[in-house]
Amino acid sequence: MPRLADPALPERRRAQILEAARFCFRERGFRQTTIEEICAEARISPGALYRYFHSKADIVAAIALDARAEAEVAIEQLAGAEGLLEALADLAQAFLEAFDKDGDAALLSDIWAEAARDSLLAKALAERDRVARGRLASAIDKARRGGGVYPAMESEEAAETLLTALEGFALRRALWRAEPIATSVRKFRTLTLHLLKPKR
Amino acid sequence: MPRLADPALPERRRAQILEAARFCFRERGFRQTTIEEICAEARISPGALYRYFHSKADIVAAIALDARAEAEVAIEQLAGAEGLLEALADLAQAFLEAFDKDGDAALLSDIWAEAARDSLLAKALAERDRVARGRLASAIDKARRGGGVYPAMESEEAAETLLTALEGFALRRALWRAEPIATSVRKFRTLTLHLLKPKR
DNA sequence: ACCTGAACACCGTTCAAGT
DNA sequence: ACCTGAACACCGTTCAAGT
Repeated sequence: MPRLADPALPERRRAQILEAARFCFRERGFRQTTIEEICAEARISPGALYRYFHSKADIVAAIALDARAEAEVAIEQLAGAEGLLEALADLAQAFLEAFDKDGDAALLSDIWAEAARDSLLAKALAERDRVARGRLASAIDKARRGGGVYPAMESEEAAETLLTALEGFALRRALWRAEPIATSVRKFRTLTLHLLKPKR
Repeated sequence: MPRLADPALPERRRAQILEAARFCFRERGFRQTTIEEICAEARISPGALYRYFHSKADIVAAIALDARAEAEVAIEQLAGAEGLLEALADLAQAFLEAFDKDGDAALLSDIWAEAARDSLLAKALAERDRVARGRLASAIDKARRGGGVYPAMESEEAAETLLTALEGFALRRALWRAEPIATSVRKFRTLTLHLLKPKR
């Protein structure tokens, strides 16, 4: 009998459950997926699942934060990027793709709806957003100092407006998978052009 | 025994149920509101409620379309408006207010999440959006012909981008009731200024 | 320490019975 | 024709019992 349990077990179990949940959510959506299904997929019992997550909502919250983190990798890269406009188009592409692996589109709105009721998740998302906005604002400032762009407004506000619009595009795609990602990216790009006014 | 039942009854019942549901949703949100609570508020039995709505989701859908209709009154007025920029700011104000009567903010994201799974609602919202976009595009065209604005892009695309951003602002407000509506309106207004480039 | 799975509580929906 | 409300089905969560 070991004095300490495997310290990596909890993290492994969480990952195992999250992977199963993501699979099910993509398949059938958040609401139509039952805990029992997640348990079957993760080969674990309901009792065990609840050792690692407080609730079903807690599971979406974890997935939400993961998905954001993935999309935000592109934001990290804004700082070092050569062309701000190019980097922004890449960011849009990454963000739209992160929530477009079929089924995931709806997940984005589930997350939003969940956050509107779960203030912990809302706070976590707000913090992520604050960071992303700050990074984008810095990148804009840097490009402005370098003479690459002549933004139409304060960098902070430009950053916020751009991220707001990007989120808007992503949510529209979640509802109406009408146009290819590239088209949404192009529209976003046109917006950045007119807000950031690059030197020609 | 009447040969015809009161033909206005169905519509009255629906209105009665919707009013009760709106009240409950504002109070506790869509998910936490039970059919039983709506029934109590509407002074009707569950069985009766299901004569008028197919499901709980059907009730949110109806509320969603109502709320949109309300916000879209402002879009109707774009056509006749003198100053396009002013009219757009009014539109933003109306839209943000329509989803800001406390509790309703979360409703906006509930609607979105519901629509992502309910293709009938999604189609209905898409149709509304198509109309709104068309009206806004016409208004932009008219202002352009009148020499009032020099839009940075095709009118259809400008309209779409503006509505997308507006929706984005509304959804952010749903999560983080951080800033006064007037501030969001001002940011939207700044965006319109830079996309529509009014003559000075 | 970790897990199982039956049991519980809750709630959306239906339906037999009433008027 | 319209309604009632008890019953049903389903599912998130808990907990006594196992290893």
